[in-house]
Amino acid sequence: MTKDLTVYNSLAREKQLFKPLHPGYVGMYVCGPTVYNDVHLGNCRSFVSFDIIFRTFKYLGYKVRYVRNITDVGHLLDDGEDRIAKGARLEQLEPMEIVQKYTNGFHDIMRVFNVLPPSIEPRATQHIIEQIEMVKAILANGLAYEKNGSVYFDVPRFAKETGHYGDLSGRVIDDLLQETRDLKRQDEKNHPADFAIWMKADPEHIMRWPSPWGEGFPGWHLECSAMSTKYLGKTFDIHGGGSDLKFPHHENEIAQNFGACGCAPANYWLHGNMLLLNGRKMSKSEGNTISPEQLFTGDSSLISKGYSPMVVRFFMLMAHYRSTLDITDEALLAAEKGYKRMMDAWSTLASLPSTTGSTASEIDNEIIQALDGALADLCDDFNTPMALAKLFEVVPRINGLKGGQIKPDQIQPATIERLKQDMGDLLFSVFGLKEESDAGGASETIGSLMDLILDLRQSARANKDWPTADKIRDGLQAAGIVVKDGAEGSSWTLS
RNA sequence: GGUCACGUGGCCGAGUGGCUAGGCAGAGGUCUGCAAAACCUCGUACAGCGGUUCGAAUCCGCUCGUGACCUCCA
Repeated sequence: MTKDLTVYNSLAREKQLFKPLHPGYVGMYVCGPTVYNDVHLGNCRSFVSFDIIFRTFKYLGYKVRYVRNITDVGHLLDDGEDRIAKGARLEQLEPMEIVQKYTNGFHDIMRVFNVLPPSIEPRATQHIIEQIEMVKAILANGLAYEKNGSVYFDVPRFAKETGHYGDLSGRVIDDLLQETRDLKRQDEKNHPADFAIWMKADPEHIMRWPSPWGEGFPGWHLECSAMSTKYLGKTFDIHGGGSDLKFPHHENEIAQNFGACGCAPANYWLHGNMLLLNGRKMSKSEGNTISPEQLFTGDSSLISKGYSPMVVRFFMLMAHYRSTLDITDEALLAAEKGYKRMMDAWSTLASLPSTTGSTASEIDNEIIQALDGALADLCDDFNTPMALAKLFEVVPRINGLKGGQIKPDQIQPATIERLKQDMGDLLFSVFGLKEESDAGGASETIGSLMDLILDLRQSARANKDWPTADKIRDGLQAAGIVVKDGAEGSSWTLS
């Protein structure tokens, strides 16, 4: 069942053979969103990437426990205000209303992108006790200190004692001294590199919990350490997130886990890369940004039309998760056509008459090699663009069989069976694509209507009444229905 | 300013010391009443300048450009 799989481990900065802690099982933790406003398109790419990783492990036969958290407290803005509290203030809602509202929105978008729900989706505010316990453990190990009701992680001491600070990010503590931003209560820290694991709540701060150090709230990095430990154990297989989280978030998470448990949290760290828009980073202030909704509806000056969620997902598959991906209208258009070509080939495959080849032909070998290759590509650090390319190699064979360029006796029945099985698995189970039905909701009525119309047109064609036949086709085209004349009659699709 | 990535044909995007990525667009052809689709054929690209090597887009150096991070953005 389980095949050899290599993953690029950010910790080692190289591809490594994946060896699970427990054979056949994978524990994976991925940093989820901070739910204080609408989900960013970049988040979507990140979660789609890890969705494919999740699906690949499952496809390979692993039993996966996938934990992806919701951060609903502790994540502060530059000015020190809690992101959730700020959202609540701006929208005049309870903090938990903000959390619920944007959690719902996040789930909606994930569903639209056909991202599988994780096995466990814990929230930071539901794990305050675990976080307080972790702070206590770190204090007990002498790697944190209390100051005026806040608790700070002692980074220099941790670095000195374990030598592990900077393992992931390559950060050197002395370089961090350059920081000049004026942050909240910066002066309380013994060292600028120290970070809060528990913060005292100001009187006006709404989100607060009692603790041994007074009323306060947990630091941003702590919830991931506490929840990954709770659900996956002190050490687990994979920790993922966007590359922008490497430092400080993931580096500090590692420090906290070491500080509390004396061991590293994850064996493999996987980081997804950023999304660009027209070659530039997405930036609200520069107007270079687009939301998932705008992408779907086309309601943006940056794109010429709307693109369906599956087209966007397909577009994401065309790049490796560790590469930046540039969104342009032209690239989306290309992805849309590619997606359609692939999906058309898939439905053609289902309707193909049976083949009669008795010995393995060159075409048989070619198809088998492409399928084997696609699986190998997936097992090579989840290389979806390569796997997709292999699938595209098979498309002309399917269409050729349909169009008569390839004869049925040139392919063995077993090859077609394997093709149906593997192509379906890859497209739907691993890549997580869905067929976006052409006919839409009103299919039955329109279907019988179209049967009638095409029947009338067929009569006209039989009589060589081309003006009538063309008039019907052009009229349907104007109504958004494309008619294609094939060898066995005409077919139609909504454009 | 510091640390780290990346820069591939018209566009997106794999690959990474010698061997075809793939998609889209474009050119020619086959098929078709025409069209669309499909099928076949076609691109010697790898930021610039040096260096290492029998051989570099792939390794090294410099320059330019883009991006990430540098206390809380996936």
